[in-house]
Amino acid sequence: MRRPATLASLAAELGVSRTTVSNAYNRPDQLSPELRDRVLKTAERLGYPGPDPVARSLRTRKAGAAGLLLTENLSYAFRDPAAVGFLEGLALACEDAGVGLHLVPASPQREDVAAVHRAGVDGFVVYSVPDDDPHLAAVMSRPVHTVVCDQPQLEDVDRVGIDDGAAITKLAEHVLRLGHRSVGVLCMRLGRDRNDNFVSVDRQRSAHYHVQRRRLGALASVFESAGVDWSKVPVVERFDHTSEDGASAAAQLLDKHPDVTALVCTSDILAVGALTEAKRRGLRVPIDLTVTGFDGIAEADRVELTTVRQPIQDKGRAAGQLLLSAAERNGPKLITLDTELLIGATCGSPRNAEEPWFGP
Amino acid sequence: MRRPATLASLAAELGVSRTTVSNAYNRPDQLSPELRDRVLKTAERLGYPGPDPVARSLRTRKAGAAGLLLTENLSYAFRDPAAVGFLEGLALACEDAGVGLHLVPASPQREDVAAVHRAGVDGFVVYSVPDDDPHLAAVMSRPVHTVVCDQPQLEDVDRVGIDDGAAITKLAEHVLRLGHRSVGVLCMRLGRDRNDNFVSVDRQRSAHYHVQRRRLGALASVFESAGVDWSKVPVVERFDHTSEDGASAAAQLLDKHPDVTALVCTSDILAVGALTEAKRRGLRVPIDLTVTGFDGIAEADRVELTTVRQPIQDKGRAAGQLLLSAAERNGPKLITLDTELLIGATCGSPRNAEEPWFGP
DNA sequence: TAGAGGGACCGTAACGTTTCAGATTGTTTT
DNA sequence: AAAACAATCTGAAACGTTACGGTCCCTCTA
Repeated sequence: MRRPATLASLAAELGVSRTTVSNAYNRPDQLSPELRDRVLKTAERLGYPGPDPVARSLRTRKAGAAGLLLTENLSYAFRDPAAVGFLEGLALACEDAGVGLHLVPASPQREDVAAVHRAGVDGFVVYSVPDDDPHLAAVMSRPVHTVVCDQPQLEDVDRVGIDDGAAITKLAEHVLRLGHRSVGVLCMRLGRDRNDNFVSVDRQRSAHYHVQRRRLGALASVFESAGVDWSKVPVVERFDHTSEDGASAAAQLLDKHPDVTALVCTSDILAVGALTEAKRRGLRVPIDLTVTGFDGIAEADRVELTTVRQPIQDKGRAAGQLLLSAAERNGPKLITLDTELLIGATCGSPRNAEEPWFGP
Repeated sequence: MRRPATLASLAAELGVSRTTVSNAYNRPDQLSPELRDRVLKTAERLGYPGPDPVARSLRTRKAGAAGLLLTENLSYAFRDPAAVGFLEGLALACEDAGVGLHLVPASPQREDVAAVHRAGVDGFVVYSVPDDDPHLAAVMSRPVHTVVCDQPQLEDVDRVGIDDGAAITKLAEHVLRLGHRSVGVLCMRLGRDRNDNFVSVDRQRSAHYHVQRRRLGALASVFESAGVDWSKVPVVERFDHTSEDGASAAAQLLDKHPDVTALVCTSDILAVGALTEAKRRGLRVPIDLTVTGFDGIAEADRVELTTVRQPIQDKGRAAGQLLLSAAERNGPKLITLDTELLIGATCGSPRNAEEPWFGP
């Protein structure tokens, strides 16, 4: 018995068919308790660890796992509270269904798409990757069910998301109503190339991150409607997503445009950094500077940030449920979750308030 | 072509052998560029998505994934900062190696061990599960490499951990040196059964969570050495691990033993909760009450908790590297990481300080 | 006692791939 | 001109399992 025992060798040893051994493990009702017991006993004696999961997967065409594509250093996913929330929700759904969660190693730097092809999963959840990412293309080429999240509608693919445009519009209207006309924007990365700098309107329009493109687009149109020339609005981008980056982005923006009275950030993390930078400069929030975020993470609550709360955990769970539901597939399913404007303590009227947008 | 294309059908269509098609994907140097191109073109035409990962795994006996067993609601793993840190480190190691991270759905309630058997992975990392957990047994029965973390030494199994005893001893000596003799302890769950209550010395000794057993044991011996009767020291256990539970545990303990001057907690989360409860009661920390934690999470830093910092992220990474290193297997490998006593602002001398343990 | 019914088990055919030891060329070396 | 070589491609044998459609035999019913 040099080579590890297999179902076949076990069957041979017992003098029964492979089917019977298989049934001993998978369909106990298909054989007599005595025989089953004998099978299990012999298995233990021979050191047979039970049916090989990979061989079983090949035969049953079920891997018992959901794949998650992040296209970001995996470790980053655990550092960003929003990503953690999403993961939590997704894990919840997987757990309920009794399937594993397979995190695909897809660093943005490494163009190596092989990991996507190597993943033995029953489907993929794709969370916030740029629309031109080769990993995304690789996932789409796999013949398995896929759910995208915070992603533009792809042909015939399930999707979970929020109405980013509507959400940030409400926020912007709040800022406008307070009288701000001289605003700046901090946003997350817009493409796979690093651009820790001001962003042209062109780059905004052609951003490869759907969520960011959507939010910037909505901001542009609502501010334009209020008479603000969007092409004059400074927008600063950061590739990495930490509060330090938020702080440095705020610094970069305020250095060049000390006149802005409000900083609209496309994420809470960036906004928290902006708050830090404001304090460093001796700017009082919200008296001297208004700051807003997006997401509704715990930290935002702690600093009383005015922001948009999105049900990030529900998003993960919805994505998981969508993926795992054996629902009949007639057309792609779309789920749009609700958001909520959270008024904190970081917004106020600008010091030399202009005419309010709406009447008194 | 009703059924999805396979490597074989593609080979048939092309009039070449399966080997050649396989080589086109896996060993481009083994066939002429022209033929390879023809293969890939035809694959696209027939909608062949490339070699099936499961079939490949079966043949190569490599799944390209590391399993993680947590035996806790997966979602919990994303809520506890320590667990998140561990995951982050583990994910880092997996990413470096280009392998996936397969989170095994193993709720403590569900006794369903099948998920462990179903997981197509090359090895397991087991993080802080009770030593009598059936999931752990299931993992051990699988013929794959396993690394345990925060776990007692298992026969012939790699292990990553810290010296919990030494670490908490340093902490306890600090508390003793300040003069405390009347202490209470808050600890995490000691077994798979829920016991949100005081803990007998017996239950402490037979705790199934290695880390907790170790820490309590070390506390017992260091306090005994200092002349404290450990059997009189109140220890309160909490099954769930949130700061709310820490608060309620502190309340339960202080209600019954209002005389304690120091609360030693076996985790930062519990300690943070204890701080909240102390404040609620109008107890000034550290004047009226000394509180200590364990772990060194970010929140601990924020509240200036005196605690033991353990390199939680390194732990995850070390576990991953150990699992994935193809090192020759001569005897189990053991890695013990360093810890550091972090003096915060939550420790002081008791109001009616007794004779200090050490000289002046 | 014939026939129906059902429990227990079996044989064969996949599942889709990689691997290994050749076979077949055309090209160079001696 | 024979021998050696490299480049390219092939055939058959695994890898370990489960699905499917049986067979066999015993018991129950009428």
